[in-house]
Amino acid sequence: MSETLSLKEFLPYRCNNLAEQISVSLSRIYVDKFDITIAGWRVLVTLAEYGELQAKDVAHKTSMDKVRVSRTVATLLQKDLLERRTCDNDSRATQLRLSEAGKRLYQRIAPEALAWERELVVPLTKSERQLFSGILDKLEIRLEELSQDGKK
Amino acid sequence: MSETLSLKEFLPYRCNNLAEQISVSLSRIYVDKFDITIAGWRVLVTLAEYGELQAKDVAHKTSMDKVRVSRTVATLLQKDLLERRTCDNDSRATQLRLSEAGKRLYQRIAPEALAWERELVVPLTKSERQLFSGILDKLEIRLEELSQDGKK
DNA sequence: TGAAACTAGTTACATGTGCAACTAATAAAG
DNA sequence: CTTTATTAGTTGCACATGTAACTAGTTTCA
Repeated sequence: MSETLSLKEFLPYRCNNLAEQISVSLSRIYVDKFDITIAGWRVLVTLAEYGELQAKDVAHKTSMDKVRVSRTVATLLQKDLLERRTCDNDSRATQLRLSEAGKRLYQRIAPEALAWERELVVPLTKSERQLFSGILDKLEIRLEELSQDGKK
Repeated sequence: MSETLSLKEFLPYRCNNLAEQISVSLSRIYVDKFDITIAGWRVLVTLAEYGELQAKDVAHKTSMDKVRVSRTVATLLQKDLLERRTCDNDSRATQLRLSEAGKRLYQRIAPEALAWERELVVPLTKSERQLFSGILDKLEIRLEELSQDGKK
């Protein structure tokens, strides 16, 4: 007789579903109202926060790989939400920043995104919210450790 | 001056990353060692748990849509991990269950998956684990509510 | 009964994304 | 210097997945 496993209690499954549900729900704002993908949103937020960054730094800060960043940036450039110039001291690299239109769009989405987040955590007490955040921290760190091991 | 939003503290982003990291890490077991996709794993677990189910019930229990289930089942059938027969009383529907090979595979993966899960939560105290689970419950319910509102 | 509405499951099309290969530029090593 | 290794960013290919359309079978109800 071996260990039994119930899918609906299996943590990886639950986390996946949670993230999925959140994405679906939030994408009503990004996608339906503002025609921006999640990847695009991440780039927008990151550039709003840091001003000017190279694509590789955007990749790092958004947890996306450089291919995804490259494509997302291409789309955002086409919509004139971003500006790009080649780096002064390294002509391979580019500096990215929000255009005025990009800033305006960000200013419109950000409050709604934050409001949505607040709505999400309504059923959690203050201490539950803190604990949740702390648990996420710990799990992130733990996953980092496990992936190190995995590489052997 | 408007609200500022920091991506790395934004809950949707954090949950997405967590789920992503977990998937990547766990897929070393499913995919690399046993050549099974996450979708395939979900179907396997579900049939191991419930014995025999219709495809639509598998879809429901795995939180996958019927298309994804259909394709996953097709793959698993090709590998002789599943058996399928048309339903007695409804010839549109099919009954699915694990083949002997499917059961054996499940018996090999399940302990590793559970072991991995235990490894993941090592840094959490017992009460943190319970709290985490409870928070996931609440957020799931909340998302359900929000999606109802969304439909208006 | 018999037409209309519904349901189970599959297939077609479009899209997003990861991997590997590529181009162009810079850094390192000899 | 000049050859080699590394890095920034893009592109080609393969594949997974969601939406919508489809097939076939079942239920409703008139």
